[in-house]
Amino acid sequence: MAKNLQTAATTGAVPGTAANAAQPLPGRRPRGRPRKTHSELDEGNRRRLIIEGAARLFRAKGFAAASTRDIAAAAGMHGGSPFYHFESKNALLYVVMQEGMAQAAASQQAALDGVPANAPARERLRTLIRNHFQVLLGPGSDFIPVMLYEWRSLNDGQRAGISQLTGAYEAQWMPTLRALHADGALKADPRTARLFIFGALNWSVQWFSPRGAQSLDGLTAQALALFVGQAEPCPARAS
Amino acid sequence: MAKNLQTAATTGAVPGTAANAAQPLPGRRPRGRPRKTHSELDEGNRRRLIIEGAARLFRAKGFAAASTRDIAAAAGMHGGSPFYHFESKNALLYVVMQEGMAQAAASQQAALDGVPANAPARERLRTLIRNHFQVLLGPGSDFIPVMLYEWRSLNDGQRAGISQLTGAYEAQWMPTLRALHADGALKADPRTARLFIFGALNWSVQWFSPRGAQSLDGLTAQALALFVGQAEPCPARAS
DNA sequence: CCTACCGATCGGTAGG
DNA sequence: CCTACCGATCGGTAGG
Repeated sequence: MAKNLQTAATTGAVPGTAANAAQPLPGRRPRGRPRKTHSELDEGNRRRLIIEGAARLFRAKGFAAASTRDIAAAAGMHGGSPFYHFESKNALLYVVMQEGMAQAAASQQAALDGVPANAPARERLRTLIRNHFQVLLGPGSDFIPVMLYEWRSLNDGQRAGISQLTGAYEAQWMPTLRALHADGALKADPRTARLFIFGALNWSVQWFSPRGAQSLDGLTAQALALFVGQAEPCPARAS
Repeated sequence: MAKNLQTAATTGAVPGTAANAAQPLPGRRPRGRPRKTHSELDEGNRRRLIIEGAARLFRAKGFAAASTRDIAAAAGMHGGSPFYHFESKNALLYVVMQEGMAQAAASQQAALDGVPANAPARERLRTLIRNHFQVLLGPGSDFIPVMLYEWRSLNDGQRAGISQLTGAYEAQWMPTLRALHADGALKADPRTARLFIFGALNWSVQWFSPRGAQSLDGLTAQALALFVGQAEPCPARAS
């Protein structure tokens, strides 16, 4: 009975079928490209509300402890209604992670595109770290924490799907880390360094408070200093 | 009905009451300090099995998704029997975390005691990191991962109790980090550095494989290089 | 520590 | 998307 399935291709679902049936006005003849009906917009909003409520509750209580009834209530719906939009609680978790990663990757790409091609590797790393903090700690960012801490609740196929997204996201860091290693600014092997750096940044969701003293820029500067030290690793003595 | 309560003080329980009642032999008069009866030893072993099974299952499935029946089965018991040893599933989680932290703190203290007082701060940091990896990734180490990833399942009082243990554990790192910062080897502010470093190390439970290429010593060397670089941060030029 | 059980809650579905 | 419901499972308990 679920309308919006996780992967329409695997189910043969015809998109829009249910929505077309909800076109009620008899005296109006649609001309040109059909506009979205009121009910279609509503349904899109409802789906959004479910996803956002799920992200928030999955993060706050964990996947297993957050009930689909909680999520329904957060979206202003009654008990079983989320299953009209998602075939299972697990599929909803997958969508939350997928959307989180898609947004993180898009944000990262946009940030990197803003860095001049001839900028030093350190500047690229600063950009990557700053964007990572933004995605992790910025407003309305429950999606990535859910992805980080509910991995075990995915099944094998879902893990493979998310792995592709995280793999691409992580790969964007490697040229920069290798360049910094070649410079001598990054002292650890780049592959291991990436794992440690991601851990250091990801852990911040456990302790960072937006009302605390630290800004995301300040945090970025501290992380940069910790991992690659000063801009000049060993400045020439001014003697 | 629970025999071993989380905090006897808050319940007025008289320790040992149930155990004394289990002294069955009428023809024997106890002399001097009473020896542990067979059933007491058994009960201790059973309790151990519950705790270890709980740690493993809490880690593998998460606190909410691991059922007390799973845990009972892992300890070779039937359905409701864990509640003879623990007053609630939550109290069991607390004991797991408590034991994990107590062992981590003891291990850390022993490791630090083995470092000469005049050893360089870098050596103390190496010792702390190496021990942290051991506690986190060594054999039979499910307790600390549970503590790291099930914090939200504790109630306020339990959090306060565990916080005291983690606070003491973390405090042991600060003199060393401050010394390295004063030396110029650690470039970030020590308080923030500690948070980043713990994150980097703690995250390793997500990706480390004991059958992988990395040894705990190798991991320690990489982490040390990443955070405080070479032993000599800026070696004098050999010109 | 087992047996048998309780009330509550859960994910999910049928039928409208 | 709601209503009413199902079977399963859960934490926990009584009574022995």
